[in-house]
Amino acid sequence: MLDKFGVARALREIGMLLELDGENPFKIRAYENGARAVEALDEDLAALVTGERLTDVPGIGEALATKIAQLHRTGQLDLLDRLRAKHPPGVLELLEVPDLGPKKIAALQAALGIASLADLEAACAAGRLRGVKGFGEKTEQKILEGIRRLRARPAQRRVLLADALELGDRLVAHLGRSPAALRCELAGSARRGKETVGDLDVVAASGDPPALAAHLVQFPLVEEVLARGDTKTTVRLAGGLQVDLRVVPPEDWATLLHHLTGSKAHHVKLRGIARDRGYTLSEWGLYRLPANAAKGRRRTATATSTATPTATATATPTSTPDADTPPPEGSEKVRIDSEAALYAALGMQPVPAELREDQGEIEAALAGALPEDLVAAGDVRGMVHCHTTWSDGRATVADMARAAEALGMEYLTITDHSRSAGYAGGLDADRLRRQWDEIDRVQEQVKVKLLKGTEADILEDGSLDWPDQILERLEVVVASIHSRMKMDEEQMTRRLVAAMRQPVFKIWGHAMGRLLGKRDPYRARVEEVLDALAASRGAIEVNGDPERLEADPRLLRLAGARRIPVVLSVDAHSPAALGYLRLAAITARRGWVRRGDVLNVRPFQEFRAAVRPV
DNA sequence: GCCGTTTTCGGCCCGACTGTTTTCAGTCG
Repeated sequence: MLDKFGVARALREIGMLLELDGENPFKIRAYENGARAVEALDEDLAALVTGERLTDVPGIGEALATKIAQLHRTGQLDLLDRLRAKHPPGVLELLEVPDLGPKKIAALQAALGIASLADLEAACAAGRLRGVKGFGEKTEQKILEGIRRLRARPAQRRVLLADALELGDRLVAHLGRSPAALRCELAGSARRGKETVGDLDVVAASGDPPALAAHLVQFPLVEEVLARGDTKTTVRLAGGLQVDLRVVPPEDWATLLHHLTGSKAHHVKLRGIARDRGYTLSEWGLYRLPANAAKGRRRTATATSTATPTATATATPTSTPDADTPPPEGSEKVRIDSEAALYAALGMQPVPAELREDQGEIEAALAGALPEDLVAAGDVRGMVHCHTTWSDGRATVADMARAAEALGMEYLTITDHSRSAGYAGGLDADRLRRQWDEIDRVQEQVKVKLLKGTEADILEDGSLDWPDQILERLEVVVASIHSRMKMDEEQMTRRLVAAMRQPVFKIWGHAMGRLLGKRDPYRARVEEVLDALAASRGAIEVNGDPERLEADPRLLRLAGARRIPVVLSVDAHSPAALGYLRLAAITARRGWVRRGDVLNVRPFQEFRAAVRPV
């Protein structure tokens, strides 16, 4: 019995082992795609298996459906067992070594019998690699260094989005100070707003790429230059984060920015669409293929005539590209001066960066069904979910109020912890009343409207951590789980549903309670919980705390399908943390949250009416 | 392996960089 994540892991392992077997790369990709598809399932895997509807899922055909069903039911699969038996158990970790791929591993296995990281290290140290065809001294050194680094760093260290964005902003500012920089921007998964980031991708337009690359190397945090080519430079920063800088002439800016924003899956699908419509797409731009260069794909010729870009005037053929770019022979470059123009040329709505994950956005954009009014940080009029020195915040009510006011906010909710959150200085009824007095006093000194609220613990039985007569006097209640997070799925589901059925339940805080890299979400049947939330007309919080970024975008899309309203929150314990709004907004956008679905973009009176616990 | 408004076969994204090769294969994103 495996859940969908277990099944996905098994499929990935099969893919990797097949790779070591030298299998057809497209078959390997099919397993990877299958793993992604299973992971991304909205519907219960068990239901799909029982209903024999797995093949309805794009990327899953007959063969994979059978294997997935067996993995799900029994946790075991003959193919996987055979592959595991064929390859020594230590061989998969070899794929983790930088610059070492399946081909080289196979060669080393054949020539030297290397079957583990330890074998490899010993062979390098003894200088035996350089004897193998295709390997030299440099490769040997590089691999040794790679092993050392692999051992030194904690497994798969990724940085939090907040840190990546801060570092990225500094890098872009640094590059912008070079006279060689015409434009410069952070791309990659940081631009897509992924909750953790493995490396930074920076794109730049310049008439003098080598000068800009040299300027990058001057960035104070650069520790090592890993690669340096005509258009691409890779460095490693102190702390281990890798930065790729790509530089192109201004006319290729838009397609390069698009190329480096990703994700890979989004690009693969997009390029297939380009191909179908008689183009080829790469970071060098969009090229119209000559009519006779159909590459054996019969549909290409007709697709070209029907898919001529008409949406904008930006997609007009220009002269042949520069000599140093690699255009497909006989093709014609299409002028693209923005990412939106690129999508338009392919007959699509523009896809916001945060949505480029191949999670249905391409199909929606082709159908004209993509939301065009995703919420942005600038839409927000009120800061929600703020703590003060009354509980575990580090700033007073007055400090928080002035900070929110300085940011142009119309209102601010003060939501200190409730009594049961003893570790966080939760308030009892008496202290709560004294806090109200202070809020009243501060209100006289500031323009920003202060709302009296609480972050109430959802207790073990689903009740909230205040008597009803207090809850009813509060203006805003964020209800969160802070304890007993290891309940089983059944208990947790009942706890949440019970909580949400109370009329005073208005905002679900810390939805599913993850701590990035530290704690998995608690277990609950999310669809059932969201149904309860929708029925009670409650809202879901998008928490901008860098270590949380709850709710997960996938959960937000399930909420969106139920028309559940959203609150963008900062969960601020200090004035500086009001800046987390940026992270909340980017996370909401990843969940396809539209402006109209967000409560705290509304004016004060409307917001207050919408969240009032009654 | 999957997929299909001309398909059940024959496609399946594309280029930069490195090291080792004397013209390219492997890896990476």
